[in-house]
Amino acid sequence: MLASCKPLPRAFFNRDPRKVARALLGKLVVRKTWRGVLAGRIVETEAYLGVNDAAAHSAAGKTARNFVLFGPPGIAYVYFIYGNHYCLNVSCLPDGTAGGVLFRALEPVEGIKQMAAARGIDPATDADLANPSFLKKLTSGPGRLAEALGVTRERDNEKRFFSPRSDLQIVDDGYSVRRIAVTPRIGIVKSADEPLRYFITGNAFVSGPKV
DNA sequence: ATATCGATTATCT
DNA sequence: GATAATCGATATG
Repeated sequence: MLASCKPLPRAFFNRDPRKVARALLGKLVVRKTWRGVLAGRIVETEAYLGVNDAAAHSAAGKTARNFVLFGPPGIAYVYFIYGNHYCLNVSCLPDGTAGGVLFRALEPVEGIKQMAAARGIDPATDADLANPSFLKKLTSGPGRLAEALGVTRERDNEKRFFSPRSDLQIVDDGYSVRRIAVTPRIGIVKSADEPLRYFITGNAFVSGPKV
């Protein structure tokens, strides 16, 4: 059923990152592998604006690393950080205008066993696969969700989220979000007081402060 | 529950 | 040569 969901159209991403970050909550990130489908519901995002946002990678202009942010909307921007982790973003706004949204946390929906294996944390028993504290370690945090989905810069940077043939998609399964909270972004020093972090109120898989 | 710290490397100054 | 949109382990209240 997930496999039959159509990805969100490119136009969905062709607007202000704040709008996209908010609208993405409740949607699914879908990864198709030769073993099966991995999917997680987006429960936490952060908006990164263009050249006017000191915390954004695009702040100092286009480089070999961040060029995707300056390109057309709906494209995966993956970067490597702290020598250890990948982080997954989607580009926003039309070609020539920088902007993006960072995926900060997902709620595991499908392919949980495979995601646990990718994270290197094997369940002790099958009961663990439904245990909230076990599930939270899978995709609660930007580095974690990238690892769970097997996302790397080498494989996934520049991938088209909106293409029906892409193995990395964002789809709408009709889930409706009740309430959204907005707070400052996490893990940055510049522009650290701008309220650009969005999450689903009360969701257990949100990373960081839940107020 | 909150705080601090080390890991480890692509990228930019 | 310094930095970084993080994580996991360890220490302390």
